[in-house]
Amino acid sequence: MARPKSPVRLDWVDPAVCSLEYRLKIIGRLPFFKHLPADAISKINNLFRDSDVSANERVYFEGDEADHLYLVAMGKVKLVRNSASGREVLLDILHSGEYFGSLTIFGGHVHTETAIAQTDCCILKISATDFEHILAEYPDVTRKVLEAVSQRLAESQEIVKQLSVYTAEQRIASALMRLAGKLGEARGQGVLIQLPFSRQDLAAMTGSTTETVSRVMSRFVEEGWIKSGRKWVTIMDANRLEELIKRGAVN
Amino acid sequence: MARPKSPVRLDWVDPAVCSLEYRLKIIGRLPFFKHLPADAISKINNLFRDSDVSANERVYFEGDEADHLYLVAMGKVKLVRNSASGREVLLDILHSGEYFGSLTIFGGHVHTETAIAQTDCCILKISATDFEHILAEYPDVTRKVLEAVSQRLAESQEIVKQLSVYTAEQRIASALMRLAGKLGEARGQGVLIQLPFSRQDLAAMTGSTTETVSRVMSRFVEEGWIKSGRKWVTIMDANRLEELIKRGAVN
DNA sequence: CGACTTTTTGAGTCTAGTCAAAACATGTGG
DNA sequence: CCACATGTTTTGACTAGACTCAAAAAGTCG
Repeated sequence: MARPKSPVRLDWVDPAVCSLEYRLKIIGRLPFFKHLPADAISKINNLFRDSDVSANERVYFEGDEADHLYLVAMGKVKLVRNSASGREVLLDILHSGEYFGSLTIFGGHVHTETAIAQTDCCILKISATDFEHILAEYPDVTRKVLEAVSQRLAESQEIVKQLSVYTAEQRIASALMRLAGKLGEARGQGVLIQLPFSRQDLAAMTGSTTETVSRVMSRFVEEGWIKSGRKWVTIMDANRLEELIKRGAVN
Repeated sequence: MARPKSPVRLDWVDPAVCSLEYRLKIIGRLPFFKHLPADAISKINNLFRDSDVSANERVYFEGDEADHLYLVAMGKVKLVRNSASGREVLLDILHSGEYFGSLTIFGGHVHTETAIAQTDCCILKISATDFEHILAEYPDVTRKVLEAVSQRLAESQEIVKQLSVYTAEQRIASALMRLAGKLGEARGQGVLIQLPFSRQDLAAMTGSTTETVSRVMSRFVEEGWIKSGRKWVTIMDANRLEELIKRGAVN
């Protein structure tokens, strides 16, 4: 049984995608701007600057002054926190259309996490002061931002729960399902997680180790619930995984 | 060596403490109202209703419709999430002056956690619609709420990190320090955590078990870093605990 | 085709969980 | 004020899940 070759095909990031048209689309879809009329989006667009970031580059570091709000235009960005012991904890993986760095604009003044480009990326950013101007001009945006941050808080608390009570197996299954829901793409019978991510990353997301992730995923492959190769995963039987998450390992 | 008797003395909750004057003080100190003038606070106060809740009563349940914002006037409230396996995860312990239930008003529509009175409490609450009116009348309040929620998000992410990389010992030390910072009171040489909380609660906060918490805390007592009895703890050597959190167990 | 990285596998160890029972506080009613 | 009932904490023995270290196997890329 030949192992399938990597089915991941990355969209190429070339300068053209950060065209005006594309920028307007991305910005206009942000949860806190999407209710605004086209001309407002257009004005807001002028306050954003774009930059190309290549894979593994850092957009900012934990502890840096938080003076910008960022937006993934193209590519994937991961947010990590480093522990004193050197292990890194992967808080979230963001894809095109998601914002980051924001929470610190509102309240704190330094970033509490490091942002790393997972792939080559095009990143849009806006300064805190320019963002303030937007808030002043469109008061309901604040409200929408609040909703977005609240949602992330709820998600974070869910992860706290999972880390507290789930086994490594359940946490890994859960992380796969979450990524599939967010970044997945239908591929034949299954859902391909369209993102180059390693066992290492998955370990950092689930408070586990590469070895454990590898062993657990091998079990999942054996059961036929997923297919997987180097840096990719396809979910074949989401129901079984969900069941595992809810009920724990079958005895 | 006689074990010290419980030094915890709870302030008694009698109807008088929820007097007008006290309510104004509590409401006026909320991070998102404290910049408002006295007459505004007074008007806002009229939108709050108070209720007495006795220890172990639930203020609301996970899944309930989130149509109110709550405020601890007196007493302690804990926020928990229940897992399918029946274990409960303690997300936070709130004391007088802290708000809860809010994140769901802005965005979601059901509570994502259960709120339980840890002691007899006096709780103030305001309906979502009334809160909307306040937001409409005092636009900068939204901004302040956003800051408050952002802060909680950062805290939650810190806990995610801790659960991911810390040992049980470090998590317990960390939880004690956090509680001491928030609820602690100087008592002789040490800091008494002024709150009746059991090993059970501490286990639920740290993703651990009562037995493990007990064993770890016995070790801390032996080392002289804390004193502890039934439902109370006094931190005697915060520096050592901090060191343990940073560097891990001494070998 | 190599050189490199990622993934898998194995063996040994240890942390922390489980189950069970004893010891200890605390409050109650006689 | 003491003895008991109750809930909490501690202790012990056992177990298992997950980590560590080490090395082999398999993909990937130039």
